[in-house]
Formats: sequence, structure tokens, C-alpha cells
Amino acid sequence: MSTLICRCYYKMSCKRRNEDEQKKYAKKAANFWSMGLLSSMKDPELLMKEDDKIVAIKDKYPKAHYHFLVLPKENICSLAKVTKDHLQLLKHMDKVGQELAESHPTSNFKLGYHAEASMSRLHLHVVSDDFNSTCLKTKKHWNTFTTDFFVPSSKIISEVEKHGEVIFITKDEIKKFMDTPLKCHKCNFLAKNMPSLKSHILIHLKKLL
DNA sequence: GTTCTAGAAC
DNA sequence: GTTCTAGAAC
Repeated sequence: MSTLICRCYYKMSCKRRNEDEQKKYAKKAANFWSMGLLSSMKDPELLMKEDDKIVAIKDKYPKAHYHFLVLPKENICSLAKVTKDHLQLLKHMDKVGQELAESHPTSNFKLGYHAEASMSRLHLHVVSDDFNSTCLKTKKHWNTFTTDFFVPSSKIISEVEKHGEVIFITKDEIKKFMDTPLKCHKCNFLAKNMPSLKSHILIHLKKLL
């Protein structure tokens, strides 16, 4: 009888332990996305260019016809960790970004950083200005690239040159940028929703000869 | 960052 | 009824 009770308790504690383990792993998995760029950096499918200081990759979910990321090999978490010591690195990242842009001369490119990035590891966006991509789905996507939430690489460099660090915008300003009405980046068209904006921007694509 | 989906908007 | 957005995800 007592053996049975012991077995029962043992089973219960095992079950409990498994549930705890499951919860722990689920939590880990749920938070792991913010480290996604680290695995992308190591993915040969995405690699565009590499040297001793940086890695350039294709964005896994491109928000335009061309969308690359330039990341330092040094583990710099975000713009908040950038100091004057990183000036040469920032300039090098910018140069690599410009070279990537120049290798696709039929498109115009924007080079810049998101004022507040979701993913860990500093990354410079090198993105063509068509924004015609199935991966660009939400108002947030749109406004992170077409409002001043997108900070030009040149501006970041001059801020670090002048102040030794990046000047940050407030949470209120970030919210203001995210709440900006859906406006075409090439004309005054105001869209009532994402599908209408996505079909509108097609008129600005360069015509094929 | 993406996926999923409830319920708002139409 | 369908389309679309916004918030949770353990």
C-alpha cells in the first residue's frame, strides 16, 4: 500500500517537474526571437559580405525588393551602447551599405537605423525605397521605415562625432511615429488601410523598358 | 522580430 | 457576411 502511495507521489512529482520544464523552455523560446539576428549572421543562405569587422546579410523578412543588414562582429547590443570608440566602425558599416546599394543601381536605397530596434545586435538597414514586399504587412512596419523613426546612417555618424553618443527620442515620440497615418512615402496619398497603401505604391515603381 | 486570432470595422 | 488590425504569445 505504502509503495503504491510512493509511486503515486513519484508520478505526480514527475508530472509537475515536466510541466515546470515545459514552462521554462516555452518561456525561453518565447524570448529567443530577440536574438534572431545572431543566427541569421551565421546563416550562409543569407550572407552577402564579410570582413574582419562586419557581416552583411539579406534580411530574413525583406520589407522591400532589396533589404540588407550590416552588423558588426563586435557584440554591440544597440545604438544605446554606441560610443565615440565606434566611429570608424559606424563609418565602415555605412561604406559597406553604400557598396551594397551601388551593386543594385536600378534602385534607390535608404541607409539607416531604427530609433528603437526590436532585435539585439546593432544593425544598419540597407533597403530599397520601393517597399514593395509581401513581408511588409503592418502599419508599424510602414512607419518604422517611412517616418523619422528611421534615422539615416549619416545622422547617427554625425551625432556620435559631435556628442560621442547617439541622441535618443522619447517614448512619446516613438508612439507618435508609430501612430502616424498611412502616408505614401513618394506623394501625398493618404491610405485608409494597409491593403490600399500597398496597391497605391505600385504606381511609383519604375517602369520596365 | 513573427504568428495567430478575436473582435472591430466595413 | 468578409476584411483588417492590434495585442498576446508562459
